[in-house]
Amino acid sequence: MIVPSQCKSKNDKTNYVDCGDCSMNSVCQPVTTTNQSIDLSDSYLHRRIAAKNSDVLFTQSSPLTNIYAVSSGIFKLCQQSDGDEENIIGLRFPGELIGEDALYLKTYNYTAVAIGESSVCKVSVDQMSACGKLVPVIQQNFIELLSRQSHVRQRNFQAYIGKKSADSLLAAFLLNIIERNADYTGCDDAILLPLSRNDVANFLGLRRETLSRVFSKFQKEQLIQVDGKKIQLIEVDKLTKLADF
Amino acid sequence: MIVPSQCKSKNDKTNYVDCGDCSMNSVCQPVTTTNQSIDLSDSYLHRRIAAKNSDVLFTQSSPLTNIYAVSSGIFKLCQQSDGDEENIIGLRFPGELIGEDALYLKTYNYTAVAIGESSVCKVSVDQMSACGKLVPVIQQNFIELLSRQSHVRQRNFQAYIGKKSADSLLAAFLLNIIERNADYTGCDDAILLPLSRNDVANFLGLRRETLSRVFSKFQKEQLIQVDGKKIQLIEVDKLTKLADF
DNA sequence: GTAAAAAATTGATCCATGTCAAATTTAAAC
DNA sequence: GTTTAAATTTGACATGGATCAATTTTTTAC
Repeated sequence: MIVPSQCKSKNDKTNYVDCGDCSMNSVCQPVTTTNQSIDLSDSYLHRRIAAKNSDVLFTQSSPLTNIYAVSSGIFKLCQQSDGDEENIIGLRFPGELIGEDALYLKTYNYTAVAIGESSVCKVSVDQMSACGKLVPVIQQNFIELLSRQSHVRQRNFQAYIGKKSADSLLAAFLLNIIERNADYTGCDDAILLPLSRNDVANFLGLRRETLSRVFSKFQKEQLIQVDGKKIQLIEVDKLTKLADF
Repeated sequence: MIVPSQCKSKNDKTNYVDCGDCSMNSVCQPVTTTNQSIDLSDSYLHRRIAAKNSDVLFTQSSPLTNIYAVSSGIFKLCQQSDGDEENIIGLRFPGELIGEDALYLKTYNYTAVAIGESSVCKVSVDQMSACGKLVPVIQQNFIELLSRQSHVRQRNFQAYIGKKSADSLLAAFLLNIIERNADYTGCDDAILLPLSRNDVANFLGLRRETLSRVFSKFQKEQLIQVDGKKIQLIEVDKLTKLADF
């Protein structure tokens, strides 16, 4: 386990998600009690902690301590299956939460790994809970956070359930990640994806050869344009139809 | 839209999920203010409302008013795709929530339909919110509810993402629904599934013919035993291996 | 920059699932 | 109970993705 070190200051938003678009936003605002001007959020919140490629936020089965919001980069969520192979069971983009699904059982049920240079904001669950008992608005904010996340999860589930063909899976994947990334990048038709084809195929349940063929086909048909790690959507309408199957 | 009528009394638990196992439990407990013995939960909670086959709780795109917990039976969550066909994008079993993912956008994004004789408990979002402002413990309870639901959603997502073979999809489906139903029925290796093969196939993204073949194969290999609507698991270990692919 | 390793692509073949059609079983209407 | 309709199962064939192998491209190490 690598403990990421504190990075740039709270006010430096270069290359980071705009805090207004972050899932953590509701619990990230300054909270002051009626009489005092101390910002309570500082006591449970660590902002913008750097993580480099392959850094691990937490491992599967370890006890819940913090929940995270991605502020830049991408994280993959992995599970070890009985064999030796790793299964990627989720991706998280800037503004999205990691680990909040462990609140119920108090145990993380996947390993969270940084892909490329990334960073997170970290909330100590115990400390926020303690503050929440003193200041009800913190609880209200937390409800907003969980409500939003419920919506995000529903959308992700819908994006993939019932889809089997390689074409519709890749189309759904590209539309999904580019939409999720749009707030961060300001760009709604392209993404710089520092994720190997292997990982994408793993996530979608396809073979890398099959995924490669679909990528090639989509390019040949001028639906997308691939340049190294950059993927640009050309025919969004056609991709949307493919994704809907 | 059919408005379900009130059914059996609050204390009649025959054929209903044990309230202790319900996702709604945390917001369903009697809540009293310090000085008064009025149960606030009665003001935002309607318990055990009957719904018959095909009854609709709410429709896609309508504004959020209530969230529900299934107390008996099964509900399917459907979306209309651009064509005329309906897509089943989720199922809800006793003890599970319906509609809470609409809290963020205040709009339901699927239609919830009862399968067979079912019933729900209903929470008025506005009224609970109003009570929560008066009594902080209601907010705390609501956080517990959302936390648990986040965990349930994560598990559901994991159950299907990255799976493509018909065998592993059906195995994952059977294990998933029987586990989710176990608290209700007390039985962890069988289920009475009043859901057509068509609906199951739709949900899993398989053709009904393919699903039928896999059902036949599982029976021939003595992995399961099917008797009308009743499905019994025989070889749970083998099914688990299949589900993990 | 070059060599070695890793990742990605392409081709050929096989198998699982989709598709279309028909038969059988189950449920509904009377 | 009988008739009719609906749901489910089974068969034959076509197709899409998996598998195995080889090649090309990209990345890493020095």
